[in-house]
Amino acid sequence: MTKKDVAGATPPPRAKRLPRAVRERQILDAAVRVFSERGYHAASMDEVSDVAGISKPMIYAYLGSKEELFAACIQREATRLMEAIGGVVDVDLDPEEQLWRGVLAFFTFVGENRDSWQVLHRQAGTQGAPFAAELAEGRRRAVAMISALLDRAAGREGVGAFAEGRTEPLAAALTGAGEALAEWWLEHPEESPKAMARRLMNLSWMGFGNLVLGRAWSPEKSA
Amino acid sequence: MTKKDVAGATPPPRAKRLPRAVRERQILDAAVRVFSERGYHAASMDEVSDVAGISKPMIYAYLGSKEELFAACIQREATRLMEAIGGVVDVDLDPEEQLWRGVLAFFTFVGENRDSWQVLHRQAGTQGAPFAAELAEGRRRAVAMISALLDRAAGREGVGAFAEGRTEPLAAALTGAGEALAEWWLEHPEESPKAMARRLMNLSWMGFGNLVLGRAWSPEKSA
Amino acid sequence: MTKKDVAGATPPPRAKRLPRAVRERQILDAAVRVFSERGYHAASMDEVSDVAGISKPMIYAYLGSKEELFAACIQREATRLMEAIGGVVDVDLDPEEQLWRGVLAFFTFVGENRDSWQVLHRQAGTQGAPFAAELAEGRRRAVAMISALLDRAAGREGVGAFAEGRTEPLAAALTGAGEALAEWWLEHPEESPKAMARRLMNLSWMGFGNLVLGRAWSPEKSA
Amino acid sequence: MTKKDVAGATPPPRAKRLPRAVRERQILDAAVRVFSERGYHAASMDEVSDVAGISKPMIYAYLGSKEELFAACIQREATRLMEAIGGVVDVDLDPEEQLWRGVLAFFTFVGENRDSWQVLHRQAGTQGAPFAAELAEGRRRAVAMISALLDRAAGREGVGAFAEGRTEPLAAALTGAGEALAEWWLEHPEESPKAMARRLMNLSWMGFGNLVLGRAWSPEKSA
DNA sequence: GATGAATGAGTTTTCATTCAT
DNA sequence: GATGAATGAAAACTCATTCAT
Repeated sequence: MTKKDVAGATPPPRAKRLPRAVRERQILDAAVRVFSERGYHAASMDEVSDVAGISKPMIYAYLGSKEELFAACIQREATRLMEAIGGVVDVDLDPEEQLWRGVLAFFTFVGENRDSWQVLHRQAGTQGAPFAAELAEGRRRAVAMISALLDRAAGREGVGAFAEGRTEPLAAALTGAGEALAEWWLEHPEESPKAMARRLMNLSWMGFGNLVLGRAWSPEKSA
Repeated sequence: MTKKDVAGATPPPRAKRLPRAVRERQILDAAVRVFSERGYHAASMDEVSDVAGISKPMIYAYLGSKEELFAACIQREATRLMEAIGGVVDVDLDPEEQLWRGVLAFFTFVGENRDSWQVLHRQAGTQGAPFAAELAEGRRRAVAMISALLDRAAGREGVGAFAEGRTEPLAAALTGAGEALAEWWLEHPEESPKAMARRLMNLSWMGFGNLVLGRAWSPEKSA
Repeated sequence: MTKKDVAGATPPPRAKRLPRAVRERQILDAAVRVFSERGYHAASMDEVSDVAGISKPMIYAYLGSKEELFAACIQREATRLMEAIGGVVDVDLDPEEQLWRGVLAFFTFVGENRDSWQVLHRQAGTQGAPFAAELAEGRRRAVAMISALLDRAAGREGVGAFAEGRTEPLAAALTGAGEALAEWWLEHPEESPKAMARRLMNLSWMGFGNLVLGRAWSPEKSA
Repeated sequence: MTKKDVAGATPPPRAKRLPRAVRERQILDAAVRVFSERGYHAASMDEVSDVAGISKPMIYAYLGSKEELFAACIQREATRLMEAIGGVVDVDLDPEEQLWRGVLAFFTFVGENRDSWQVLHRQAGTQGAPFAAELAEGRRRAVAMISALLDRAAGREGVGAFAEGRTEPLAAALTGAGEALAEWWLEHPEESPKAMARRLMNLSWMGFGNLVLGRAWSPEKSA
C-alpha cells in the first residue's frame, strides 16, 4: 500500500489565534480528505494534523478522539449531501420529476465532492458498530425522503400502498443502485452527471422489463 | 470500539498434526469470520489465529501475509457465490426467468453466508489497491453474467443494444441494489429470501414507473 | 548466548521534556553502546531504548529505523575518529613523523572509545550492503589520508610511485594491521597507546626484514 | 536488505539413507554457504536446511543448535585454512622464504574459498562471546606459527628476542593486514594471489621505510 | 532414519493519546 | 490558546526448536 502524500490544497498558512469555528472547519476539511484517501483505520491523526496545519492537541481539544472526529465528518458530509438533494426537490412537483431532480442532484454532488462521497459510502459503512448511529441516521433521512416520494406517487395514482406495504427497502435499493453507479463512475470519469442520472432513472423508473423492449427513460418525457 | 470476542462456533478442538489442506480450510474459515466482523484493518492476525485454533506461524506458512490471506478469502468466497448463482442459471431459459433465479440464488446465498457476504461486500471494495485484482475479477464475472443476460434479452426482442450501448453500468447498479437490500435485510431478518428477491425484481424488472401504477412483479407471471 | 545487561553508566535520570538535539545525542550514545556489545543483528531496539532511558517511539521519531540508527552511529563515530587523527597530522611534517602521530592518535582514540571502535570495526563491515555507503565513505577518507602520505613520502625521496603504483591496498593493509593490534590490545589492556603505536610502526615502517636484524623503530629516531 | 537466493550448486538430490558422515558434510557445506552469504544472525536454519536438501530435524540431530552448527563451521574452515598454510611451510627453510610461502598459500586459499573466508573473517569475529573459543583457538594457532617463525629468524641472526619480547602482537598485526588485503581483493578480483601476497610481503618484510626509498620486496630476491 | 506440522517467544515498527511548557 | 515532547499498547511478521507420524 503506497503512501504518497495527500497533497493538493496547501495547508492554510498556520495563522494564529483563529476563532474556534474556523479551526474546526479546517480540521474537518482535512479529516475528510485524509479519511477518504486512506480509509478510517489507515488514516493517522498525525496526517490529519499535518494536512490541517493544526497541532494534534488542538484536534483533540476541539473534535475529540479519532472516532468522534470521524463521526463528525460523516455527519457534516451527510448533511451537505441531504441539503444538496433537498434543495432541488419540490413537493408540489410530479413524483417522476422529483425523482429525476433528486437523482441528478445526487450525481452532481458526488461529482463535485468525491472525498465526501468516499467517506460516506466507502468508509462509514465499513467500520463496524461505532459509526452505525451517524450512518443510520443519514441513511434514514435519505430513505425517508424517497419513501415519502413513492408513497405520494402511489397515492396520486389512487393505488394506495404498494410493494407489499414497504417502500422503504425499495428506497434503500435505489440508494444502493446509486452508490454502485457512482462507484462505476469513478472509473469512467468521462461521463456527465446527467448521463449517470439517466442511467439510474432507466433502471429505477422503467425497469429492465421496459428496457429490453426498447423503451428507455429520458428527461424530455418527464420535463 | 468494543472488542467482544468473535465467538460462536467453538474452535475446532486443536486436533494435532492435520494435513495442510485441512488446516488451510480452517484458517480461511476463521479469517472470513474475523474479517467480516472487524473489517480488514481492525482484524488482527492474533484473533484469526485464536479463532482458528491455530498458531500464527502456521497461518503465515500456509497463507502468507495478512494481505494475501485476505485476498484468499475474497477469492474463495467470490467463487462460492458465483457458483451458487451460476448453478441455477440456464442460458436456454427466458431472461426474466433467469434473472429471477439468479436473484433468488443470490439472496439465498447471502442468507446462509452472512460472513462471506460481509467480506465480499463491505470489506473487499474498501481496502484499496492491493485487492483490486481479486475484486475486479469477481465483479467482472458477475457483471458479465448479468450483462450478457440483458443483451440476450434485448436481442430476443429484436431491439438490439439498449441503454446507450452499455449494459455494464446497469449490471453494476443491479448488484448495488442487491447489496443494499441485503444490507437492509440484516435489520429485518424475518423476511424470506424469496421476499427479498421479489423486491429486487420489482425494482429492476418493473421499475418504479410500473410500481406506482400498481403493477408489481411476481414469480408466477414469469414462471 | 548470555544476556547480561549492558549496564554501566546509569541511564540519564529521565529528565523530562528535553530538546530534540539532546535526546538525539543520548540515543546515539546508547545505540553505540548496545550495537558494540551485541552486534547489529543481536541488538534490539528495546535494549537501546532501555539503555537510553527513552521510549522507542522517540527513537523512531528522531533517528528512524534500526538501519538508519545504525548508519547514524557509524557516521558519527567515523567522523570522530577521523577528526581525532586529522587533528594531529600536519602536512608540513616529515611523513614518518606524520605516520607516527596518526598511528598514535588512532590508538589513543581506540583506547578511549572502545565502543565506537567496536561498532566501526566489527559491526559496520559485517552487515552487508545497507551500510556500505557510510562505511565506504569513512574507509575512503582514511585510506586517502594514508595513501597521500605515502605518495608524498615517495615523492620527497625522488622515487616516484612505488608499490606497483598502488598505495591504496597498502593503506588498507595498514589499517587492517592497526585493527588487529587494537583487537589484541583488548586482551592486553595493560599496554599503553604509545606501546601499541610503536608496534604498528615497527611492522609498517621497518618491516620484519629489519626487525629480524635487530633494527627496531623508535619515536626518538623520528622526532 | 535483499533476499536473493543463495543459489549455485544444486542441492544434492535428496538421496535417502546416507551415512551420517556424508550428511554432516552436506550440512556443513550448506551452512558455510549460508552463513557466509547472510551473516550469522540473518541466516535461518530454514535456509540451511533448504540449501542442504536435508530436513531441519536432521540438522538438529547431527549438528545440534544453530550456535553449535556455526561453531562447527568455524572449526572446520579454520582447520582447512591452517592445513593449507601448514602444508607449504617447511621449518628448515629460510624464514623469509617461509613467510612468503605461507602468505602465498593464504591468498591462494582465500581466492579459492571465498565462503570459508567470509565465515572466518567477517562472521566469526563479529558474533560476540559464544564463538570466542573456536575463534581464539584458530587465531592462536595461526599466530603461534608466525610467531615461531619470527623467533627462529631472530635467533638465526643472533639477535634474540625482539619487538620488546613479544612477537605475538606483531603476528596478529600481520594477519590483520592480510585480512584487510583479502577484503580489498574482493573489490579488485582481477589481481592474482601472487600479486596480493607480494603486497603483504612488501609491507611486512620491507616496511614503508624501505618502500619510500624505492626498495621493494620481490620473490626472486628471496628465492 | 527422516520429515511435515506445529509453536512460544521475540523483533521491528506504528499509532492514538496526553503532558509540560 | 497552542505545541513539541513523550509513551503505553498493540500489530505484523519471523525464527529456532521440537513432536508425532
